[in-house]
Amino acid sequence: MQKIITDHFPELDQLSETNKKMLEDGIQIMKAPAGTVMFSEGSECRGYVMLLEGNVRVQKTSEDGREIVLYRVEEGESCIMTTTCLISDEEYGAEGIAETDITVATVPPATFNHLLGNSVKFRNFVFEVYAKRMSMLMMLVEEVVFKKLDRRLAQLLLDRKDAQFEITHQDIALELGSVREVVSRQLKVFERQGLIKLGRGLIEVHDRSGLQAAAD
Amino acid sequence: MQKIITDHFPELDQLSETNKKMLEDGIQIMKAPAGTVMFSEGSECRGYVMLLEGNVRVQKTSEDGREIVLYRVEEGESCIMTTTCLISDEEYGAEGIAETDITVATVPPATFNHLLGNSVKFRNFVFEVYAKRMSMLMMLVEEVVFKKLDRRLAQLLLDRKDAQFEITHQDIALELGSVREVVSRQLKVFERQGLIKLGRGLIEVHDRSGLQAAAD
DNA sequence: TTTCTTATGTGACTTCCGTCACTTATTTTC
DNA sequence: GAAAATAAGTGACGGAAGTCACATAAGAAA
Repeated sequence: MQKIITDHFPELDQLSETNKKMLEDGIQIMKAPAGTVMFSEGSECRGYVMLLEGNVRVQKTSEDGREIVLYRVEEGESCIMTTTCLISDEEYGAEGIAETDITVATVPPATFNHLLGNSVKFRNFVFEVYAKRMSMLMMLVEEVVFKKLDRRLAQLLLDRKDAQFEITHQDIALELGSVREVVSRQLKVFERQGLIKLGRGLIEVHDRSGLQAAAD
Repeated sequence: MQKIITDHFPELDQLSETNKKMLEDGIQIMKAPAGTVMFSEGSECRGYVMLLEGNVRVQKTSEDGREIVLYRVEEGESCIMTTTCLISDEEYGAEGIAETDITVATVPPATFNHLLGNSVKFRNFVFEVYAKRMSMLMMLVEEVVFKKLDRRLAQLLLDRKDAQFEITHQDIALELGSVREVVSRQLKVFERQGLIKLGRGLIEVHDRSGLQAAAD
């Protein structure tokens, strides 16, 4: 038996052998290059999508072209957007874009429904992804409403665990739903405070605890 | 057989007789007065909660006391917050408060799980509530990030379908995650434009299409 | 009626943040 | 290596919205 799914989704290793087999046998593996639009307003979907490799950015775009990232689907997670349109016919206006080259496993609707009905574990897995997204979205609302940009920016820098990473000010702005100039200025402030060091398309984090203080 | 649930949740009338009976027999009906805190940070729950009468406001409070309403659970809907903590153990930091006197039906965990496994209709019902909340939260993020307060305020006034209704400026501010003074000022602008008429704790909508224009 | 409480009106000020308009570096590409 | 594209730095400005400080005003309670 293949072990594609359980290799990437350890939680699902607890499924019964029958259910695991059904899942592994039913899935269809697909690869897509970075930049692929996985879903956008009014797209349809043909199965339950689980992300094996890479990550997908889910974002909203405003009328005047500004963007904000709602959340990211990481390796080992499933895409609730496609789940949603699989189960209900709720409309949504978000866009999903592969940030890296990705590999996804698609579970056919019939298999998905069968597993939902027959496996408590699988059901819980699906629900947990939903629950997690809900919490994240609620946190996002809170941050966006109550927190100033400097704090959100500091948090964003901390969320990248690495001591240095490549990103443009423009991309940070899109991520936060702001504009480049504001981000550039605030980054410069952090640099003058010795928290980070700026390069072209590159940020080095020098003082994590200082950034943490700025985020709180 | 009782028909408490199906009277309030028409979608669930399509369940098989067996499942309907199980649902109706298992539920426990409870009433609570307006103002009751249904859940808050770190509260536990003992079942799947369905709202028969009244409505519950779900909100987030910031460190400095400002609030924003995330969404409302209306009559005929279920509370995904309690569902979430029933299924996963995801932490959440939102608070649910009864805005009116309410009547809720609580489905015991065992019944809930049984129905999830045995009824596609019931499962879809549960998922659809989730999907709906997700969309609403995503829309809220979009509004909060990209829309100015005047537009959100106009929309709030339109969302109250009535030509006049009782609400204080303070409550509107909490609803939008803003402060009273800002709301008062903008309401005055609308009044000067002839769109509304202000009274003490009262707003009369005079020109819905004008408000609609202000919201777009 | 008087007094309290709650709701609203407003001016003055500040700060954050988005917009515009350029400039100055780096890289790429021809 | 010159030209073009991309990234970043910055000053100037304006408007939106939060803060502070009172002034009314309308009900409720005593």
